Amino acid sequence: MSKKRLSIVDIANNLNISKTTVSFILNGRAKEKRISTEMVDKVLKYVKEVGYKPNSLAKSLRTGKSNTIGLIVEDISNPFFGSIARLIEDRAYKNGYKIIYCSTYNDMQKTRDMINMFRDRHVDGYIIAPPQGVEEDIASLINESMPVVLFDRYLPTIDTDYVVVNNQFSAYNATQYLVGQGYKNIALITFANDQTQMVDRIRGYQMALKEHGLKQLIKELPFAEDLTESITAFLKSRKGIDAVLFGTNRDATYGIKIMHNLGIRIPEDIAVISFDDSDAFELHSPPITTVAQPVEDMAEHIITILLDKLNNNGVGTKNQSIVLHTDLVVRGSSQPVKK
Amino acid sequence: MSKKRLSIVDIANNLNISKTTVSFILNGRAKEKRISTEMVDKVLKYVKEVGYKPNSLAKSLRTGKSNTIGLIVEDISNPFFGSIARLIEDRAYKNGYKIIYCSTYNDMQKTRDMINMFRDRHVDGYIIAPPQGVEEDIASLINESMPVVLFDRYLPTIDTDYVVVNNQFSAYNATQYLVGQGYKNIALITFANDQTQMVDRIRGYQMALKEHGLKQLIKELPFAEDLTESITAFLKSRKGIDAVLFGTNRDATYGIKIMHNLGIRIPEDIAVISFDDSDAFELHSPPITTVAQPVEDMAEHIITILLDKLNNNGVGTKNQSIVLHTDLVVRGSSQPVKK
DNA sequence: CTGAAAGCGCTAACAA
DNA sequence: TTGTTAGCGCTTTCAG
Repeated sequence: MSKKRLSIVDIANNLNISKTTVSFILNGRAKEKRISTEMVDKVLKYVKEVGYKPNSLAKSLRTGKSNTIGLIVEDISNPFFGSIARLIEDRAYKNGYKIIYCSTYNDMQKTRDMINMFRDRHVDGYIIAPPQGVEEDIASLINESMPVVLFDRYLPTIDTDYVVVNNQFSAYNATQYLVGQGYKNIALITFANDQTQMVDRIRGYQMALKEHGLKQLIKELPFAEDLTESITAFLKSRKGIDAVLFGTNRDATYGIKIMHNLGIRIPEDIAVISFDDSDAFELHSPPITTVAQPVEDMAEHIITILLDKLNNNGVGTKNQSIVLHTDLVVRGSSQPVKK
Repeated sequence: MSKKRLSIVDIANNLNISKTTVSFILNGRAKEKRISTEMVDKVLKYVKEVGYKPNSLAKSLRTGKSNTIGLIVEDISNPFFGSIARLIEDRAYKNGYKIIYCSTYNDMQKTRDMINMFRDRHVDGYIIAPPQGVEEDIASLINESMPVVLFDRYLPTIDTDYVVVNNQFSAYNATQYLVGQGYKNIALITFANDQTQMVDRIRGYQMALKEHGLKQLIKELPFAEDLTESITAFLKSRKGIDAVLFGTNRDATYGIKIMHNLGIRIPEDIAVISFDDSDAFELHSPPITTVAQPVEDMAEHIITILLDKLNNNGVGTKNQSIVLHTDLVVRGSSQPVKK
């Protein structure tokens, strides 16, 4: 049972032909090389029979292609990234690509290490939700004409493909909506970093408030494992708040838990809107209004662009910036203020 | 900038030494081979300077090791699997292993394809939450003395390591708890398959009811993308139910949504307990009582066992079956019946 | 202490 | 139409 794996040489020997012939047949170049149909059939039959599998490592070494895509997300256990990963994986496999993945937790050093590891492993292309500080590494990837697609956020100083959503408008729109519902003291609670999606969300929030002459109230969360303390402190100290927009699902999940603990009622005491939709928000009582990102579309665009580059060898294809639109999913957590 | 990558030969040539020496030094076998310290320093310095990275493909081809672990879960976008994946990934990377992963959606054929792909890619070990019907493939992996660790469920006919929880007792205990709270008409709604974890959960539920002479009411959900219809039909048709135990977080998520739609109040009309804890359940009003699996411990055990086998080359290590215990996290969804 | 050389399994130019 | 052969970059035995 535990036979040694056969190589192309073994099968050539057993059939008394050359390994070149086998190689050509296996790679579907029989026609091109005008190999006789009988030969082809014989080889194919034998290969099936003995269950021969080519050694993809050797193939990769020779061809320089690994048929692997490196997927770098922020946190695979976050449903937003999990869903995207799942969809990308599916499409990739259907096109003969495997996925190697990792989570960065927005850690620049870890991300750089991972990029290097992936480079080491000769991945054919990269899909990255980049933290700040990896511009150089990504630039050098691109320099080596590696296909790189960024998503969720992009790097302003790097010219490459990316797929994001219209974060600024989305935040603007969500805030406008809260104002329209009668809220006057709208806070933004969000993880603070310089990533484009965050900057844009903050800007959108600010624009909406400015438009109505309302006061801004931004709580920038620290880079921390646990956000309980900082959010609790904020919510306790600011008694006037009547609505909160959360910058990410993670922030909101913490925030809502804390509101429960503090006995803050949603939306009677504080209305809530979060970025990123999820079951948790839909199930909540009252259900949470969210800015839903079009996860399927994002994944679809990301993988399509990447496969395109992979197939065209990156030649002649212009970089694309895809900006998708979100949906404001209105639910009970943002009901009109009752007088 | 876009220099060709240097190989070990290049660096040997540039230093006027043999590539063997370089290889030995790079692999930390300088001492063993009694290579002069100056030589070592010189090489190391040069390597650092030019940023040489060994070609891991070539290395793998030669050594037969790929330093890659294949991770096969049911659905990476499910928080339960996502969390485990995240933890495993972390430990794996710290030990020099990369992860290749895929989701099976319990599809036997897809799983078999994936196992073959992984085998192709020469992964060094497998971590699998196996669906039914892949026994043969896994057996043949083990036959080739590949380290394989199963988790979440195991295959009764296969002798290999696995990490699971005490599903039967957990379901028994949760059901007992509901009985103790005064519920008399307790249904079990669960995805129906023959996987061990499901069989055990059903059995536990049955034992508890039998013990109290209560009637069993099991709704086996079909293998379907959307569970709305079947759960809705069940909940509508069985007016007597006063409590439900859900077999998985997915089932419960659907179930709770549907209860909302049907105007069923939790726990006044129907009490709820679900397997697998998550933010969604904690945030829900009332928060959902859950059977929480020790995700960290599971991941820890899984990766520890695998790394162990990997290091010992699988020799001399007995297979281990680790059965971890769950926590019944009591929350508002299972409050005592009010008379 | 260091080097020459074989070979992992495959592809593809070149020959026949 | 098929076969010969030279590597891809690395490890490792065996000889110096």
